[in-house]
Amino acid sequence: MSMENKMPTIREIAKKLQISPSTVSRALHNHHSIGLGTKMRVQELAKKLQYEPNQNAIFFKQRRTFSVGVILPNLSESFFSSAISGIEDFAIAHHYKVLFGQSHDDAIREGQILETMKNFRVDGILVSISKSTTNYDHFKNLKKYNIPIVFFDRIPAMSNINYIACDLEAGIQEAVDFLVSKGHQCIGLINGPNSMLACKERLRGFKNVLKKHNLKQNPSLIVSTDLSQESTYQAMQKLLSLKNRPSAVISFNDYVALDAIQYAKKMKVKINKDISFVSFANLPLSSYIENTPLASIEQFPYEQGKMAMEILLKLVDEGHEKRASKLNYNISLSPKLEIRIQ
Amino acid sequence: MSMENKMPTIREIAKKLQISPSTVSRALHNHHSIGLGTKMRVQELAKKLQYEPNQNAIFFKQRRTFSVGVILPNLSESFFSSAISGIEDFAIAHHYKVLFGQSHDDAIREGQILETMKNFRVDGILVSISKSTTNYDHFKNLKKYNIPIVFFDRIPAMSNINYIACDLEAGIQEAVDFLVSKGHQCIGLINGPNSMLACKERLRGFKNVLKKHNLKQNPSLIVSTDLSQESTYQAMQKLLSLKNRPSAVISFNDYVALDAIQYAKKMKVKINKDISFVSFANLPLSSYIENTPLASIEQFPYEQGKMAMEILLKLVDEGHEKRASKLNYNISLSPKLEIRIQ
DNA sequence: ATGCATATTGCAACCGATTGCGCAAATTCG
DNA sequence: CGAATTTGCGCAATCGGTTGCAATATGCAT
Repeated sequence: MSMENKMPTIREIAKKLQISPSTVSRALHNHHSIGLGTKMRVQELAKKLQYEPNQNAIFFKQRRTFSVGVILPNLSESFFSSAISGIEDFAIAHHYKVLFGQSHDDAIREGQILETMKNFRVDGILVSISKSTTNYDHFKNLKKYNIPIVFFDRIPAMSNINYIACDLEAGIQEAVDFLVSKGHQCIGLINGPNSMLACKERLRGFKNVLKKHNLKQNPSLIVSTDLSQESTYQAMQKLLSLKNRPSAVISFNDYVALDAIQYAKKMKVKINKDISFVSFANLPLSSYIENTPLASIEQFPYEQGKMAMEILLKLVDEGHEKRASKLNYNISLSPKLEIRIQ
Repeated sequence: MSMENKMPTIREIAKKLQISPSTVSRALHNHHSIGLGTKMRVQELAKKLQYEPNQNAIFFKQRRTFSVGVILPNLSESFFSSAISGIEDFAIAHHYKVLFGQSHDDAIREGQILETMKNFRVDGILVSISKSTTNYDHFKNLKKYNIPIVFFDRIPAMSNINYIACDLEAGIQEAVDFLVSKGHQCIGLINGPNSMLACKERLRGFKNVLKKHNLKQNPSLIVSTDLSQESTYQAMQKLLSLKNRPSAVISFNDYVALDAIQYAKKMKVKINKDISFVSFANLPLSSYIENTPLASIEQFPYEQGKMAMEILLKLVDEGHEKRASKLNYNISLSPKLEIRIQ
């Protein structure tokens, strides 16, 4: 019995009722020009047949898909999986669908995903760029086709873009303030790759706040890594071997902090005694972890994702109503230092 | 300058070249019936205009979307974020797009997402059902429309379905074998809600393996929770207050284990001395955690997701070639006990 | 009966690409 | 040289809804 139970269409309803498809369409939309009798007959039959409009046909005609693309480095980082929750919640609430892809921090793959999404004619795109992305041509390309993009958290060094991110300068300043108030004078920084804007911001904030506290700037206290475990180990080795070893270290994020702490423990350095840590991200699981950073800078991924989507949908609507404003949304969220251990 | 830079269409290319759209289409597909000259002219102009076919139009015509829906409880659990990585990798490699939604363990929302995806005419759906789903009508509904579904990890109690999951009975047996070999005779089980199939399997496996080892069945050693922290605390309290307190506990997963361990520590019970733990999921972060379960059952989420997608695409192809087989794929993966502490 | 406004409904084009079929010109063959 | 075949290309329908406009019918006033 290959019943091939196709989904019912407007035409089928029309045929059964001996009326035209346009009447059916209007009846289903409660158009005023349709008689009450026909309306009721159409709606009744539609319900009986479990008719559901083919959204694809509608989107195709209206030349929008009611779907947005989300490209992020990976979902295994808790920051991004929280962010996408916020993104998805907001999208669903506004009847948008989410198409997503992970770049795995590979610029090539990022470009491919972007291309796929463009061909799918998503109404807009949300991106947190990969670590390795240095060429932004594929993003510029989209602008030509009026597909709005909103960047979040990981922002490219481009002008005239929409973005939302945490104010990392303020964040790191708060972190240093906290450490100084705890009596630390010699503070190290394990930063990420210099190519990332977020790292440049951390660095700038770090230098500024040291100046504010009249602490001397020691370049060897600042180490860049590629965020891998190995790289973090090397950074820690370098910091621990300094003659004036830092009493506190600020790390790029909690994952890096965990690696750094693991290495320090291996070297018999007492955590939160010989050396203290503060980092970014505020990993939810850290409440289960013994030797955790003293504090971590919460970047509100869920809220950031939600707001990013809100902006994107605003841009999509503007574009659709052909009143494309030339203004860009540049939103900076205030991070919050979550103190775990007083 | 509202350049309204629309994406070029086949018709535009045709007009500029003074030929028909069909010729352009065929030329772009290297159809044999098109002269070499026209082919080259078309392809050249297409490249110059950066023509990209409107996938939506194509999908609409071919009545498939080359996209699949993925519904899972949430992405914050590392199991699911790994799974979706596998899903996405396989999908991308086969030129499919992934549309996804989180049910947040809410059956209503699960149904809504399913409905949205149906209306979007996804080619197939991958589901890991929510904790609270007990009515499966919306899934049965999809079958009528020939939209294939593959369930993974969290399987509904339905017949005639496609699914892939870990053999949890085997897993828990391995876990008990391991604990018995360590000398444990009194083993507790903190299970999830009884409504979940996965919990029933754990329970069955647990009872069977106790019988195998000739250990006495003590019902009070088996506790059900709703997986919340509070509920786990209560479970631990119950277990710890037994007169013959278990020397080892198997928990539903690592998150539950962490809560249980946290509670035990609060009660001054020495972890891995007074009481040992074994659990499911093999959380990646646990290498950083001090008091971790002795062992955890790896369920290979990435592979599971990948295979689930593989099966789904197979079903989609079968359906499209109208040779729908009546066979269901029921795949059981062997889990692996990862021993962290010997 | 005629004129005019209003209430219902249908026709047909459209969104962008694909594809069966037909037609004409060019080529090959007997 | 005429017939058969091949080569190259266009017409038109199609996917499933939407929508401007035309058409018909009905009601009401004059």
